[in-house]
Amino acid sequence: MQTPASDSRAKILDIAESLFSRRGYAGVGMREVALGVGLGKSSLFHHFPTKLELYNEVLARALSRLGDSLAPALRATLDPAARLERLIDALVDGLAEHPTTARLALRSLFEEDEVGYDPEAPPPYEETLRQLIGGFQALIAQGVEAGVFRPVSPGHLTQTLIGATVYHFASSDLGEEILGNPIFSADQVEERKRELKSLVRGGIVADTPATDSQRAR
Amino acid sequence: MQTPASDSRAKILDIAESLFSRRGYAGVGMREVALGVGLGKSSLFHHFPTKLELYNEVLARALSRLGDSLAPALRATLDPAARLERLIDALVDGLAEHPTTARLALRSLFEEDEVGYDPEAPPPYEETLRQLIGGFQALIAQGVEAGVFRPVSPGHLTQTLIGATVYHFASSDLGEEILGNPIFSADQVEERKRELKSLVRGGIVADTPATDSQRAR
DNA sequence: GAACCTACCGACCGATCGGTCGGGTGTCAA
DNA sequence: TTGACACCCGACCGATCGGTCGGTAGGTTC
Repeated sequence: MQTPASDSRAKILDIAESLFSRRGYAGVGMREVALGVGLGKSSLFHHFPTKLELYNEVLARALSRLGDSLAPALRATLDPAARLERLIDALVDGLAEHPTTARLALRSLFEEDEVGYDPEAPPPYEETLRQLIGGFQALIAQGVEAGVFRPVSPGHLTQTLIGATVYHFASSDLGEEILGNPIFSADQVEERKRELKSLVRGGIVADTPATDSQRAR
Repeated sequence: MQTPASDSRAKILDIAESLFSRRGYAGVGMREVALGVGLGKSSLFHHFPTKLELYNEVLARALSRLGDSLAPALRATLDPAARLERLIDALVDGLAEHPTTARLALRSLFEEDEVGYDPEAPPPYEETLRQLIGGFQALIAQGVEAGVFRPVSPGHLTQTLIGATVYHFASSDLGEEILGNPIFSADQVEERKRELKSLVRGGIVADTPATDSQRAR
């Protein structure tokens, strides 16, 4: 309950996060996690009843962390165009903060059945995920309805933005090789924001008057 | 050597492809593959020496299949803008053809170390992958240099396009829920092409005179 | 009919999987 | 002093992992 107690627990979550993000649920063993933490394997089961619950908690923590960095942008009272740009900034920043986040998010988005979930018992982090996506989609739909966006499909554009951000920060050495620079370096992160926003600005926003909300946060 | 021989081999590849695409390398056992094929487990090792070689062959086949559908678009003698649109059409079609392709490609792009590859022995499909990506990047760089594209970063735009296509067709039920329609249905595939090309057309191409290469192929 | 080949199989191997169990140690409250 | 509890451990469990082995059935070739 006290500090040293939750110390081990947090460390387990940290190690497990880094391992799961790289090799997925099935690719990581509890022995490996324990070794990384510096505990005996059986001690892990003192903090987490099963491997699956450990995995769920890792994902839930990562996704809610990501959600926290998006919340201000989603709540901001700006016109849809400015809010979308700010959302992109926040998403890129959120994904760039921990190299594990994008990979975990990507896994949660396309792996649903790597882990054998009971069809009637959706994973506990799914609600968080659904809210994040819903926020994107609502914002886009709003912008389209207001006429400030071209009449795009909110669903498709949401998919595009997720793919363009989450995939980018999840891609491995090979993706890094494409850019020629380390993906997570500060200037490449900034460049990523610029590229995405310029793509959106030229392709989505209806009128050209530069909505100058460049610096968000 | 004769027809009935390669019959089993192809069936193994098919079953393994569908399983690996859903649950990844570590999440699939040879027993499960054998059961799906309708053979004994030990018979698999008659056709493929190890699990890893089976996996590599599955990936190589899927990626070269994808490469084949992109090749005409990459070789076409058109201006960069028209060629890029045609490439998007081909990529979307190629990914939509088999539901397994996008997931396998995505895994190959961000999982590199799910399988424990010898650092000095890159997986045999990597070359194929590198060529596909290189084709994209070269085309974009060419367009930028010719001034027909805005001065985007070829690396970043490549990442964006891969994310926007591969991720989209790899996303599971949850991604499907976003659109409200089945991702692989013919009209949703067409819509995907339209959305992506309109995004590119508005955001990448420098001048607005409609480069009307709508129908490629 | 002997020799050889491909395709397939069940039985088995050592290793590792997730998870359990009994017990040890330290801390804190009664 | 005596629980009670959190934390941790090594030893162990049945199940499953990738992979091997010896052998069988059928088809060709000489």
